[in-house]
Amino acid sequence: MPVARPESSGARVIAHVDMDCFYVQVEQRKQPHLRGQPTAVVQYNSWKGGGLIAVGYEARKDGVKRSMRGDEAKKACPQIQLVQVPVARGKADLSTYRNAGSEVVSILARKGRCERASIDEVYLDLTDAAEAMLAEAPPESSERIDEEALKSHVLGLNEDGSNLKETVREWLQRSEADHRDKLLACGAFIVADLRMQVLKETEFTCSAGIAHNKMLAKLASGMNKPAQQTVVPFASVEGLLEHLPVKKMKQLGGKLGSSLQIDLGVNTVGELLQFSEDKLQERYGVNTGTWLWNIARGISGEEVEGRLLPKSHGSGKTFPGPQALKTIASVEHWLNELCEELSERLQSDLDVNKRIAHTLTLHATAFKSSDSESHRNFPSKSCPLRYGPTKIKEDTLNLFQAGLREYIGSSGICTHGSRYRGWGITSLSVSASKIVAVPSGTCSIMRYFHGQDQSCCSSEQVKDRFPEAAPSSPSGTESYSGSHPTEPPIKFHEEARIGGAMPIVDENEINTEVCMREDTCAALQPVDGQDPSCSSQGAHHEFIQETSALSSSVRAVVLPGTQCCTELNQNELHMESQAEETGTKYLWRGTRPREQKRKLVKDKGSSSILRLFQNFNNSSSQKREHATITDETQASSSLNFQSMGTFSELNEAEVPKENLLGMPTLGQQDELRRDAWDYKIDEIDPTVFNELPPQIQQELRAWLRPQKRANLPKRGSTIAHYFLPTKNT
DNA sequence: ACGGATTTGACT
DNA sequence: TAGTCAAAT
Repeated sequence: MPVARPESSGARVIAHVDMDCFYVQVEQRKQPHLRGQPTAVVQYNSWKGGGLIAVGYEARKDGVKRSMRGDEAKKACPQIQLVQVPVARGKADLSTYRNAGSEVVSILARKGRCERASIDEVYLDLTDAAEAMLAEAPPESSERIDEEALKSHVLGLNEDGSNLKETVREWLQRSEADHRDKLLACGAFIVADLRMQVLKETEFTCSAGIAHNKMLAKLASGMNKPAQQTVVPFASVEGLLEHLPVKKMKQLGGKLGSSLQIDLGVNTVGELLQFSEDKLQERYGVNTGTWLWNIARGISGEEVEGRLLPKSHGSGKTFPGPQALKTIASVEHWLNELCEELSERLQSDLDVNKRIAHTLTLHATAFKSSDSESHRNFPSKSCPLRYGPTKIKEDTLNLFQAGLREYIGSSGICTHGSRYRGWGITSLSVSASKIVAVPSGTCSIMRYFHGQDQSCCSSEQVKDRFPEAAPSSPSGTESYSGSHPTEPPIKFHEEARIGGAMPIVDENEINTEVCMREDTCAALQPVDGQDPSCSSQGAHHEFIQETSALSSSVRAVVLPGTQCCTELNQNELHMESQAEETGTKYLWRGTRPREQKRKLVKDKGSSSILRLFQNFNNSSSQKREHATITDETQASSSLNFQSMGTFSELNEAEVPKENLLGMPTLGQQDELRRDAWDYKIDEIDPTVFNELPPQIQQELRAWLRPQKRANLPKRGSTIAHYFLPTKNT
């Protein structure tokens, strides 16, 4: 259900950029001989020619549509070139398109806040850039306006096919032009420029809409395709919406839109105007009601989120009709395939973006032939996510079996001997969510331990030290006591294994600050016993509880004087640069970086960080301690694209191509590594503490001391200093 | 017996 | 919170 957002005060400049038949373009770039030819992208060629998922414009002329079968498309357009989606592990592999999408995003993010809305769409908030442009080079004054920029369609101005350039020029140069219009015009220039850069650097064309809010921008981007852009001046909003079918509006393409038509007899957005807010709320609830009332008037306060990376990763496949899976073995097989893909992508995300996912979820759809009663769905199940393909597979299978039992319930059906007993699985998907940036410090601590001097750690290193590392709760959002008493502290057990090569610690290099965070924890395998999740058949509930309970550990962070991985989010970076460049304080609109706070609490004994700090040389001892740490940092997470630039360069220079493509080489590495790391975190000897630089020792003592540090350390604390990087550090 | 495969966001 | 549902591409 859509939800109403308050409209922000000033006029914004929002753009929606939409790639034209994106998958087709990606394939045409790969195979240039397809350019200009009627082309469509199809998956699963086997049945009826496969299903089309993207259709090029040449083919659309012949009436070829998405969701046609390959055979139908051939009928409609005999010369059509059907390109198959890459297949990996027996399923469609969309990674080439994802990567291509990232290329585009990294370009579009150059001006203003950028939100990746889907694999081939972004929203941009260009308010600041447009205002800046207006301040120094008003559109009507600039003599040599980029020719391309003049080709915008402007609703209410040149819809009738009159020549674009001249009408736009006139529009811009009208002295009485509304300030808002001029802002939009600037936005249109910027977008035209960005689109040109995209074309130049990626060979992809895109279309765009420029308006005062997301909803209108989105609407506009689809009005003139391909490779064109459309501006929605404030004055033409009413006319635009008046005759627009409700179903065309985002969020109204489904049941809600149907309800408007059927229940209210409303077919155009204009017709919605006659209903009072109360009426709409009464019918659809307060939130949706207000939202409807607003969009009827072209009002939509949704912010453009500064987010360039996806919030979750998933891998799934359907098994329609006869292909339904009917044995545990076949389900396991496919789950394994899905998990491998997911694991690879998670690993890539860690390598490239330094992010860790915290939750693993399994979705399935199923049918049971018997027991017609209660057409219940197969329940989704989730658990803490543990990294590594093997772990993910194990956990996923357990989730599935838990779900299956629940699904089958007390009905006569059972899974006897994993044989078919009247159920079938028609779709499976595994996904990873609650993804947060890993603290930049983790790479420093690696460097500390290894005496290496590379500028950033790779996930290999992270994984080496925290082979089973997986957080039990999203970092950066934890709160504890003090001002936010709602969330319980996180407990840290220390089954996490670490180990490996001996650290070559160069004391001279330790001009670092040290601190601890919760955040990435380890879900672990009990050292002595077997992994609780291994018991394939049985005790699933116990397993899940067990996993949750154990899935924590501690992470130590050594912060170098010079940060290697910048961890500012986009907003902050923009604020900084804006302030520098223009000297203005508050050009920024929308979400402000929140004040960061942190908390640390200790349970008993000294923290495992101490032990972590040394180990490496010997193994032994069976100590165990528990520390509890929480922190609440918003901004310290999210490594965004500003720094992506850095990464790209770095990648191209020194990282194997696979990484650039977001596909790290896995495989045997993984298994080898597994054997290599045999030490346990419990075996770390605290004496190393004394070898730490005094400053670090002091900080550590302070931080490890239980008590309520009810208030964040403000100043004088090097740790606090670090964790408040946004301002004045 | 399906348009797949993904992703996001709201509600409970 | 976990799980469900709607919607979009």
